[in-house]
Formats: sequence, structure tokens, C-alpha cells
Amino acid sequence: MENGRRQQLKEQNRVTLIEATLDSIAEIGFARTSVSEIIDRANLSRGMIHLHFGGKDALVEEAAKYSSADYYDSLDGLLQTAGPEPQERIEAIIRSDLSERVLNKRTVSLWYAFRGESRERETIAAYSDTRDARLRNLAFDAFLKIARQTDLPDPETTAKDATHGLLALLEGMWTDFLLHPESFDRDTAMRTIFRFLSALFPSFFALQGAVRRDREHR
Amino acid sequence: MENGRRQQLKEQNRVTLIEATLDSIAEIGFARTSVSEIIDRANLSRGMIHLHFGGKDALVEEAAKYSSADYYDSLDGLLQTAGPEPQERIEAIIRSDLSERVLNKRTVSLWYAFRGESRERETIAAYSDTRDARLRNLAFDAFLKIARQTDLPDPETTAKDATHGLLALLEGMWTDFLLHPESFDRDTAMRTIFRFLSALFPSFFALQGAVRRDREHR
DNA sequence: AATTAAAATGGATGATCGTCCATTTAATGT
DNA sequence: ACATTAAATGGACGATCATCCATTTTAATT
Repeated sequence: MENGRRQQLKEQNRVTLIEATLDSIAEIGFARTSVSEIIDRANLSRGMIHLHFGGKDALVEEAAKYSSADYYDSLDGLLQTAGPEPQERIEAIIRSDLSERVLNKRTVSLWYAFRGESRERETIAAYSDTRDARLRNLAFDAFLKIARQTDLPDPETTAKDATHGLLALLEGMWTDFLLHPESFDRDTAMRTIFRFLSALFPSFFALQGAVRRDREHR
Repeated sequence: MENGRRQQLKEQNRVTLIEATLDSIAEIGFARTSVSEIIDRANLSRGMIHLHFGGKDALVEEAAKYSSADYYDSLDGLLQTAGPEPQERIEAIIRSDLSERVLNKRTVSLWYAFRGESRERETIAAYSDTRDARLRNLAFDAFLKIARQTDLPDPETTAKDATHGLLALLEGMWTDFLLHPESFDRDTAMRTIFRFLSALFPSFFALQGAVRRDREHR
């Protein structure tokens, strides 16, 4: 009764519409993504959008939500490969965020398209903020552990700045990818970030990434 | 004969149209900026757009160009206050880029709106790249001078990374401002950036900004 | 003051937009 | 096999879009 063939087909069409919407936004932009364009890509009938979502705006919103969830799935998956030490977790965040799975033409196009609309539609703004509380807390916790092992004054503020800076750096790298996809280089981006981190926490990071510190020196 | 009253009025209407377009894009977004909306804001007649620019697309392109030029005017103006030492020039870039004159709601809204469309329209992409060759070279020259005065190996690569990182950081701060305009704090953003720079070049930067080194030690 | 021509006007045009709903299709229940 | 009903269809609708051009306005010239 529940989840019969009927429900299945319905749900399938829902997803088809969302993915057609995302494809369209990524490929031809927000402005040109019309109802006609969407149903054409989905190979479904005109009325489906109204039927399933109530209207185009609601569909776009669902698409933004769907896309955001997808980003976090990818990120979570990649983060699980991280080792236990805080600098390894930071490295995992960086590698994930710059990986081909997370940072690619489609994702970045979608992200900036949604950002472009986010000023007007606050529901979309919520989904277009990659560096939200979750990621921010993850990074902050790791940096705080690191900062406390250094002799830097005010570890809290240091960790806060390091988090703020790291997320800003990652954002900047995404923009770089968006505007210069042909010349963007993942390794260079990674080295640049580690250049800063290794300057700030020399015994935790090197130009190549996290430094393992299994044996505590006292 | 040249620049008679006739020419003047024509040019004035041209600018009025461009500014009405920018206002509209900044306030209600790309998608909702229609010809009707623009001529309504400009208080001019329908045909003016076709007359002056040939069509809406060309007007939007001119608006992007105009906006970009405005950004550089602001930046150039603020950069002239910089002192002669390289770290002072870097500080000037940072202060300019985060100043209220350059980084404000209207500018950032425009910037992201154009970015959202840039994938589709390469002419707009060219104007929506703030961190273009000019700024990049300016920063690189300064960092190279700094790096050569340190004992860091490979000053060229260090300077390249520092430039890349600084521009990415600034980009990231802009995004932060776009998404969280209420909680964004210019001083915090500034300190975060100088935190990284002072870690990389300790005798040239402090948390508060550039370090003057008038008297060379040796 | 009359003439010329450049600039501005605003309504007409056809295309396309998003929404809606009467009808058709097909999965489910009897 | 038939009846029920949820889901899907696609054409019709008015609104709005960008463009264009015959007409009017007005600055410049004679």
C-alpha cells in the first residue's frame, strides 16, 4: 500500500523534475531556465510542475535544497577518510572541498547561480551558504585543539581567525575555479592554502599537507 | 559643435539608463530586471534602450563594464594613499577592498549577479573578475619584494602563493559579506587576513597591518 | 523665423512566460 | 473484469517580455 508502484512513479517524476531544473540552471543559467525548458528536459508534461510543487518558484527552491544536500553528502563521505589528529581533519576538509567530486563545473555553476538569486530569496540563501555552521564548527574544533598546543597567545581568537580565513580561502578558490576554469589547478590551490596554514602552525602543517605528530615530543 | 547641448543630453540619457539598470539588478536581481523596469526607473521612453544600445543585452553589458570601471576607480583612488614600502601597498589593497566605498551591499549584489550570469555570457565574465591581472600584478610585485628580503626558499613561488592566497581571502570575505551582511565585521576580516600574512612574513606584517621598517636592521 | 535633422516617444507586435484545469491515463481496490 | 481514484497530460489563458518604427519633439543651422 505504502510505496506501491504508484508512489514510486510519483517520486521518480519529482526527482526527474528537480534534476532537470538543476541541469538547466547549471547549463543555461537562472534567467533562461523556464518552465518550458524544464519540462522539455524532463520529458514530462507542462502541468507536472504545478502538480508536484505548486509552481516554478517552489520547484527551484526544492532544487536548491536538493543540491545543497548533495554537496554535504559528498563532503561527509570524503571527511570520513580523515585520521584522528586535528590537522588531518583540516586537511580532509581542504581536500574534500577542492576534490573533483565537490568542486566541478556543474556544482560551481549551480552555486553561483543560487548565490546570484539569494539576495532576493532568503529561502535560497539558506541553501547556498556552503560554509555553514556545520563545517565552521568542524574546522573551529580542530583549529582550537591545534592552537592550544602552540604557545600562541589567545588560542580561541587564533582558532577563530584560522577558521574564518580557511573558509574564506576555500570560497576564493571556488571563485577562481568559476572565473578561470581552464587555468585553475587543484594542486596549486592546495599548496597555497597549506602555505598559509604552515606559516601559522609550522609544526602541524607543511606545504604538502598535515604533519603527523604520532609521537608527542614530551 | 562637438559636445553641444544635444550631445550632452544624449550622453546624460545613456548614463541614466546604465545607472537605472545597475540599480535594478542590485535591488531586484537579474531575472526581474526587465526593459519596463529599467525605463521606469530611468523615467525615459521605451525606445531609448534600442536607440542607444541596440537592445537590452547590450545595455546590460555596458552596465557591467561601467560597474567594473567604477570599482577600479574606487580602488585606484584608495591605493594612492599607500606608502612606498611593499607591505604598505599590500595593506592599502586590503583596506581598499574591504572599505565601505568598495565593499557595500550594492557593489556586492551587482558583483554576484554578474557572476551568476558570467558562465553564459563571456563578455560579462571579463568584467566580473575583480581580481584581474592589474590587481594581481600589483600584489605580486609587492610580495616578491618582501619575499626576497626573507630567508624563505624560492621567493617567486612564495610570492605567487601569497598573491593567490590574498586574492582568494579577499574573495572569500566578499562572499561572507554577501551571505551574512548583518554579522560581517570589517575589522575582523582585516585581522584575519593580517593573521595569515603576519604568520608568513612576521617582520613585515602584524595583526594590525603593515609593519614600517624605515630603519633597516643592518 | 523657417528649415533641417537628430533624438526621443510610446503604442503595436509577436513571442514567451507561469499558471491552471478539463480531460485522459493507468495503478489500485473490489 | 469492473469500478475507483490518484496521477499525468497538454492546450488555453492572461500577463509580461524585448523589439521595432511611425510619429513627435526639439536642438542646431540657415
